[in-house]
Formats: sequence, C-alpha cells, structure tokens
Amino acid sequence: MLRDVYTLPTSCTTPPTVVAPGAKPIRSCYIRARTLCVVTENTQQSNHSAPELPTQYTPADVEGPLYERWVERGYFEADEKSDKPPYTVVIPPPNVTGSLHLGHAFEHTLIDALTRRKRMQGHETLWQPGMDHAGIATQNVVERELAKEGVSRHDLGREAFVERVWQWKNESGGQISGQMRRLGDGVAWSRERFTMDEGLSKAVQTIFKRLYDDELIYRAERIINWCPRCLTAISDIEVEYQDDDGELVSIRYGDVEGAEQSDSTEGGGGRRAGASIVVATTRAETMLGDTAVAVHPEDERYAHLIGTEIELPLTGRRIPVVADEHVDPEFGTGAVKVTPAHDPNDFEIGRRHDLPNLAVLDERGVITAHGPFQGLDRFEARSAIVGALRAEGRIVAEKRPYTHSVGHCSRCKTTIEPRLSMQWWVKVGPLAKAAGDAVRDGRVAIHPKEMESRYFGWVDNLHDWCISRQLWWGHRIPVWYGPNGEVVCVGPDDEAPTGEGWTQDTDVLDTWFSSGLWPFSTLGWPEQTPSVGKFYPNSVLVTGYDILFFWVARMMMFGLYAMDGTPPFHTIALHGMVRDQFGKKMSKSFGNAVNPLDWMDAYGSDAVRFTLARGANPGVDVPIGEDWVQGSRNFANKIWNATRFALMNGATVEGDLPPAEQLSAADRWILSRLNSVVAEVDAHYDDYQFAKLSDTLFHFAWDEVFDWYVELSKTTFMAGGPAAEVSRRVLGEVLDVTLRLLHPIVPFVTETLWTTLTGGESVVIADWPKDSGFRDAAAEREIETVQQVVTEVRRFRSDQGLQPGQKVPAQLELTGTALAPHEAAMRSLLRLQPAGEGFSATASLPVAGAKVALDLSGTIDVEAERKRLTKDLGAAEKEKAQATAKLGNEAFLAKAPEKVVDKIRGRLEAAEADIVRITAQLAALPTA
RNA sequence: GGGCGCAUAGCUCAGCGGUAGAGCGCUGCUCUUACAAAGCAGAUGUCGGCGGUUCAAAUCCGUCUGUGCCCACCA
Repeated sequence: MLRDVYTLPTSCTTPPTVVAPGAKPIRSCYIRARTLCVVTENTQQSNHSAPELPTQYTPADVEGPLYERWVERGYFEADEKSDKPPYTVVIPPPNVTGSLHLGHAFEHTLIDALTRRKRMQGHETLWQPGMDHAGIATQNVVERELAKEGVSRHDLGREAFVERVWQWKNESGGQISGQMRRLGDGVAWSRERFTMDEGLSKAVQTIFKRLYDDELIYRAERIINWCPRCLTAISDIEVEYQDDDGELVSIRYGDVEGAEQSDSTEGGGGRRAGASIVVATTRAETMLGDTAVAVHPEDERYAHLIGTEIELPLTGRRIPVVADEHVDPEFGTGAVKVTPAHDPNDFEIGRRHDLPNLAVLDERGVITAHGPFQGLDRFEARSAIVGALRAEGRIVAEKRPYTHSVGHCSRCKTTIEPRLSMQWWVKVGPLAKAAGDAVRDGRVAIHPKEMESRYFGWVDNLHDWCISRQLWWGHRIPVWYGPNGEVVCVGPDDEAPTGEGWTQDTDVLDTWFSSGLWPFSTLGWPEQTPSVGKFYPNSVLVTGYDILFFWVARMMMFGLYAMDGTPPFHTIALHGMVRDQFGKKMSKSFGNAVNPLDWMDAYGSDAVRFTLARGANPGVDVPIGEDWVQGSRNFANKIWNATRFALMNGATVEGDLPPAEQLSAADRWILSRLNSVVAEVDAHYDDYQFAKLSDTLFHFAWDEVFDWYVELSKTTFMAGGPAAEVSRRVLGEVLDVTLRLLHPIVPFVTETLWTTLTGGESVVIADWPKDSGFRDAAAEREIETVQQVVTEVRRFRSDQGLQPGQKVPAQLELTGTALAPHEAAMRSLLRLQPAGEGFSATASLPVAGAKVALDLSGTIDVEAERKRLTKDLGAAEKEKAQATAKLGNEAFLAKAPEKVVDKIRGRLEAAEADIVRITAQLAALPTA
C-alpha cells in the first residue's frame, strides 16, 4: 500500500482529521467529496511518495466544489484597468424564463474553451454573462401561468402584470445561472446583466432617441404581420412559413348571368363589357374587404374591363377593375381580388390606385363587416362565405387541397394575419449598408465563410424593421403624445412631458432592439466607462447561424451606428444546431430532446463538453448521442488513470527538462510530438476548429501518450537508474502540458489532475503551453519502427491463438538496427522471455530490419500462418502491380512532381521486399 | 421561384488532387502490477449515378437523382 485512505464525514476543504490511530498526516490532497486521502509517513517510506487518486474517476465528486472555488478566487473576473490585452466575448443572452438546453451547453462549451485558453495566454478575459427579457416569449410564458389560475393579463392590469413578470424572472433566472455553473462557464459573474436593467434600458432609450432625431425611426401605418393570439405586431423574421393545405377557389365577380358563354378555362373574362371576371383566392373571407379587382395592364382578355366597375358578390358593392403590373397574367385566371387592408401586396396596389382600405377583421381575426358573417372567426367565415358563394353559383372551380406557404407566429404558431396598423419602424437602409460593408471590406470576418452570402443576402435586401410590439413586457417606447397632437421623443436625460392630456405610447420595443446593443450596453454604455474603452469591440461573437439575422445583423447595425463606425466584434464564429444521434432536430414534441443536466449527472460536465466540442465543425450541425457522451467519460477516466499511474511512478514537474542528449529515443519522440501537437492545437483554435483540436488531443493523449509512451516508460521505470529519473521528468512534462491543453474543453478533471500533479494553484490561471520548437524526426522514425515491430509480432501472436499474457521464449536479432536499445521494452510489450536452454525457434518474423524468433514449444498453427502470409502477400503484390503500372507510365514520370514519383518508387521497393520476405516465410512453413 | 449546402464503413461524421480515415457499433483473445469506463488483434467501403478535365479525382468541372437549410409579395 502506498497510502492510507480514510473516510471522513467532511469534504476535503476542512482540515484533515486523522481517524486511524498512529497515522500522521503529512499532506492532504484532493479527493472525492466525502473521502479524504491522507498521505502519511507510512507513504513516505515507499519509493515514490505521491498524492493518491481514487482508482476510478467519479465526475460528480471531482466537479462538485471546483467551480465555486474558481469563482471565489476571482479567476473569471475581468479588470478594465489591466494592462493585459483584452479578450471579450458576450454570452448570447438566454431567455430569462427558460432553461438551458443542449444547444446552450454546446455554445457555452465553445465560448468557455476560447476564453479559458485566452486567459491562460495572458489576456484580460471577459466572458460577459447575462440574460434577455425576451419580450413576447416571456410574456407568453407568464400568461400561460396566469391562465392556469384562470386569470388573464387584462384582469391584472399592466402594472401588476409587469410586476408579476419580474417576479417570475427573479425565480427562474437562477436556474440558468445554476446550469452555467454546472457546465463550468467561466463568466464574470459580478458583471452579470439583464436587458431590462436600468443601465441597459438607458442604452435603449439613448439609441432610440438618437435614431429618432436622425430620422431613422419613424411611425407609419402599414400592413404588418399580426398575431391574432399574441395580439401584437411581429417583424418579418418572426414569421415562420410552412406549407399548409388550403383551398383555392375561383369566384366569379360581376354578373352571374353574363357568364354562360364565356365560361371556360380562360377564366371567363368574357367578351361582353360588364359581364364578369373570375378571381382565384385561398382567403375567400377577405373578399368582404375587397376594394378592386386587378389585372395586368397588357392582358388582352381583360382590356375592355379596365376602368369599369363590377359587382362584388354578397355585398352589393361595386368595385373598380384596375390595371397593375404586379399581377401575373400567367397565374390562375390572371385576375386578382384586391384587399388592401388585409394583404401586403394588395395594400401596395391600393396605394398605387388610391383604393380605400376596408378592414373587415378585428385584432383577433373575427369578421367585423356588417352582415351575416359578422362575428365569425376568420376560418369559420371562410367556409361560410364559400358556401354562400356556391349557393349563388359563383364558385366556378375549387382546387383542394391546395398547398401553399402560410405564415405562422414563431412564438405560438398561430396563423399570421396581415393587418393594417400604425407602428414604429427603423429605417434600416443606411444601417444595413454599413453592416454589409463592414463584412465586405474585411473589418469583420464570418466563420465559416460560406455563411457570408447568407448574411449579404439579408442585409442587402432588408425591409424596414417594425420595432413596436403591442405587449406589456419590454422597453416602453419613449414617445409621448400631447393633447394637441404633439409627439415628443424623450431621451434618457430629458424630462417626460407632464400635464393634462399627455400620455406615453403604450407599445414596447421588439426584444431584439435591446439585444442588438448587447456588446456595449453590458459594458456600461452610454456612459463612457473604462470597461467600454477596454472591452469594446468584442473579440469574437460565437453564436448559432439561426440567429444571424435576428441578432447578429442587428448588433452589427447598432454597433456601427452607436460606436462611431466601430463594429461590435472582429469575428463572427457561427456554429450549428445540436441534433440527436441520428441527425434529427431535437424537439420536445418528438421526444428526443435531452436535458443536459441528466447527462452531466450521469457522465460529468467534462464528458458533455468534450462530446460537444468534438462534434463542432464550423457552421455544421452537431449530432450527439448518449453513447458518445459515455465515450467522452471514458476518455476522462483514461486521463485520470494515466495520471494516477504517473503519480504512482513518481512523475514530476520539478526542475528543468533534461537536455536532449540525456533523453531516450522515446523521450525525444514524445516531446517532439508534444510540441507538434501544441502547434496544431493552436492553429485549430485560431481557426475555430473545435472538432479538430479536440480530436487531435484525444488521439495524441490516448494513442501516443497513454498507449505507447506510458507503456514504454514502464520498462524504463522498472530498470531504474538515471534513465528512469529522466523519464519521470519527461512524463511529468508531457502530462502537465497535455492537461493544460485539454483544460479549456474539460476544465474539471484537468484541474483536479493538474493541481495534484504539479502542486500548482490552478490550471485555470496556468500558462498556456508554447511550442518550444523541439522536433526530432529521427526519434519519431525510431519509435514508429518499434511500434511496427511490436504490432507485427502481436498480430502473429493473436493469429496463433496465444493468450495475451502468455510468456514466450524468444530471440531478438536487433544488432545493426536502431532497435537495439528497445529490446527490453519490446520484450515487455510482447511478453517475450529470454531464450533459455533448449530454445528452438518455431517461428521467425523478419520485420523492419529486425528479426524476432519465437519458441512456441510445439508446432505453430501452419494454416493460420499460411492464411495470414498469403493475405499479406496478396496485398504486397497488388501494391507492386499498382506501383509498377504507375512507374511504367511515361506521362506520369514526365509530369508528376519528383516527390510523388519518389514516393511511388519507395512503395515499389517496399512491396518487393515484402514479397521476398513473405515468400521466404511461406517456403519455410512446414508442409502439412 | 431564387440562393446555399450535403450524399464517404452498420450509425454519426472528418478528409477536398497523389496508397480510403475517426468515434461509436461489430468479431476474437485477455483482469498483461494506471484504467474491463480497459488492453491487444481483426473485419467492413465500385467515397450517390453518368459524363468530362488531369499523368493522377472521394477530392476539380458538367449533369442527373436523392436530401437538408435559407430567402421570396405566387393571389
């Protein structure tokens, strides 16, 4: 036993209490929550006293207390007075009433990894935390809560309702911060912000006033997207279009009688003036509000009707036939009913022809027009009206189902109702131009680059942004209306007008208005705080491509506008969406949504983070399955145990690394590889290639360090002497650096192991590894050869059915090869005993210039061996044939680069040598 | 209707001009003194179809098929 472990009723942080009599604690070390590992004098007497770790890695025990310790020590706080170069990333603020899902866990992992690395690199790092009030979404959530109590927001009244939302916010906001802590997010908690905070509200008001004064905000009556359930306007991008089945009906307007002879597929334009005209629509109920029929100006079928009036069925009204370019003569009958108050296109046509806007639906989508349909819901009205028209013989064609694209409210999925109303707008033209230019001229880079076209496509074709919402939860529009029609926009330092008849606008702002200011409002803007100076612009924005338009483009517009042309960040790194293990979108209704906490409980936060990072190819969706998280947990366990091994064998970070001439080939090989990996990981970080850097580290750590270097070092340690001392230092070095490289992705397990290994305060504030430039190609080749021989002999053993542990007497002929110094290691890895008395080789394996003769004390399985060799021979011959063909191709020799030709020549030589070797081996096999 | 992307091992994905890769899964043997959440060995692909460019194509070009996403005012 190297140590004594006592179970104590307290955690590690309390002073160690000695339970076992006689044991004298010398040093306590980090351990499971309720177990304290005590290194005693007893331990000191053994060869290598080492702090001990439990044999199995238990994430919950390891992760528990670390995070709060980091926070207490202030590692994550950012000092605006620091001389260090700044590195700023803002959190894409989650909805305050929500909870984090795997998508957040993914995003946070990436941001946390970036900021942890930069912190280690010596930057003054700010990961800005905070939450979004998420106007409509939050209001809906609270309204649903109220509905359970049988109360509506109108019962409460505005003030009480808003009070209620704040209450809700205070309750649920903590959930997100808890989840972030659990994930390990290294955010500057003291700077946490909320979009409805006083300061941020002031920023909103400031920017509103400025835009208003610059005439970039205006109020106008337009057709907007109206949600009849949320009872508010929403912007274009809050509308989700999906194909719905509807019914396309063709309705004859005008005289029914006059239709007889012209009833045809041509739509019955009729040759007689004043006869009739057939229009097609999917929204029959809006016909009550029709104020015209439009045809294309050059459509000869209807030329005679233009300028005349025609009877609108069911209403007794007569409406004009107008000519408008918008109409596509090829579509349907070539004639369109025009409802300016309920369709954006019709509104435009109406404007061009001075048509009246006749609203026939109220804010809930109920018919208001006097008559038999009044009071019907829009969908009921549709069938009722079609029925009535059919009774009059006016339905000339029906197409059902007719699939067409219908807008839905992105928050509640209710079918959008285009509605004419007075709203506030941002004139985006100049703002969007600047936002586009900043990317075009390279001041802001978008990763991956393919996403740029999407960005341009949007900012270059932007309609004005409707920013007013008929909600109660949000920033109230700072405009006051006077008794005599005065309109006053109130800035943050202005006094709001008081007195008889003055009222404030009742609408609030679109939630994205305030989140568009996030990169600087969180820093204290509009005050010129030191933080604004230090941390603006942000270094990089990490977010999903799904909110490129909602959020990113708005931040660009506002950032450039408010901060005198300085874009809010230099780089936009877009990530994909998290999907399930089959690549399906995660959704609650489909039942494949995962609560990240469940997986963190089962496998640890590190495992969840590593899995997500490993799947993070830029801009591409990330599938994740529980099996994969399990695999990552296994990786963490592997790191854990490798470090345990190292500690038990006295790996150390004390003192300088021995000079190269004292190092073994294995030492030089692993250090050479280590430095290559440092360089590789850095390059991947700089390119936001999280999947690649995670994969690089995974394979380096597991395959090279743990499976080879550690295995090789066992022999060295066993032998003892100066070589073992050197190797202990190298192993310490390799683990130290590897743990530091891994830390940004798997912060918890690396913190535990690194502090135990090095005795350092925390890996969070350790230096990020630097490529020392040390490379040793010769050592790399040498170890690769060792690996080749070992693998080949292992294969032989396996094919021969030898048990892995079975010792086999063997002779190794290594003289004259670089392998001689590795004989002991090879014997150990291959379970080969010295060839003693009566050694009689039954198999001889020539490989890579060496020869390994084995005594299997008996006959070998000739058939298995023959099969194996035959297969190898086949492969070698195929290789030879391919290479020969290539080298026989003159065009190839003439045009291919010398490097490639040499490579093929090398391959041919190797194949030929293999053929000779294998043929000889085959010939040497005893015949059956 | 426009635009972008993707089709590679059973699954999810890398590779993007010079001998097909990873993780998981699968087969066999093993508790070989860090780890069975492990070790070792192994199997598996006409790189969606068809044309073209090239000495050389999974990789570049065209085309077809399938599939996903974004945008758009198709009544």
